[in-house]
Amino acid sequence: MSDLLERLRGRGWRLTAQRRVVAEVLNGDHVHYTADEVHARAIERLPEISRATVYNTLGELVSLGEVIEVSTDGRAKRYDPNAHRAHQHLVCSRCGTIRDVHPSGNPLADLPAEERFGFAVSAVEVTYRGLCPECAATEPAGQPA
Amino acid sequence: MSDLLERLRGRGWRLTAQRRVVAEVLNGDHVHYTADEVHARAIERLPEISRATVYNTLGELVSLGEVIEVSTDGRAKRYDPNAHRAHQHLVCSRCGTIRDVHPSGNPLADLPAEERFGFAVSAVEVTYRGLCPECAATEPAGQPA
DNA sequence: TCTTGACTTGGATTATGTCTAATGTAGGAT
DNA sequence: ATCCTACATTAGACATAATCCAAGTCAAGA
Repeated sequence: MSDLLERLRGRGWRLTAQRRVVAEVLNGDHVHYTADEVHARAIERLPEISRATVYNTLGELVSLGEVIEVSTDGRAKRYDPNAHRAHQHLVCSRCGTIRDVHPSGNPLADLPAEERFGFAVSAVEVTYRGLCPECAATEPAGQPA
Repeated sequence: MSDLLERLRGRGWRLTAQRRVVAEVLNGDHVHYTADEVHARAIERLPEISRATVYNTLGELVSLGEVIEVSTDGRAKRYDPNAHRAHQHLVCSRCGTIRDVHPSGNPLADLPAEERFGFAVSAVEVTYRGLCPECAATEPAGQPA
């Protein structure tokens, strides 16, 4: 994580206590917090940090390419610090848990020219959906919540 | 479209003027309106229809499997009436235009067992992103808005 | 036609995200 | 070590998207 902070400082990013805390909260694997979840965790370390600063900092990290914004449920956007290895997402339809996954193949190649409508296609996002083991265990046959 | 209404009535759906209008607004190809866009168009035909009813009706159509909910931009959800042919979406990164596309291949098969974390994976959504021809023409080299 | 349970309404409420003016401060300059 | 100032932070207002609710309305079967 200090790698990240060093890298950002090298790019002229002004390092403040607030930004450091936000970066620290985002440290880890399979981390996909909403802005408010980041804020709640940041407050535990720096009680006076404001929501606006969390939103600002997350937006900057996204612009800098250090964090990826994902919206897997049409509700709050989530922030994924795993920006340096290409990956896709696997989401539990019931509890919303998200895992980073690495499918084989290249979906870009699966879109034929006649299906491109003249677009210059440059990126593709894939979201897998299903039941996680915990939810499958407690939900024998009903439909997802 | 009357096919749809007949089908729904057959399922015990009570047919009201409001529901008919919402269903009519959603008729067509490459239709991906937000709830407010549906409401605005519905008002042209039935001025007293309320937002709540539009939300309710869209939610019901989604539950019935007649309309698909898509959120391609982290903002308002969009409603796609093309629910009876599997397809994916191609989105312009600048203006937000959405096209329905039909890639070859099966992305589900691209997710190896060791990348499934024990999930029962049942569905996959793919979103292609790029510049549409109109935006490419007016945006020689800048970044997407 | 009558009845009834489902549907619709408008306004309040919640959730998420953005903006602004006032204040604070990191880090280079001296 | 201290000062400057451009950039960062703050609280709260504002904006947007969606949901909730109690009261009134109505489609469709009897």
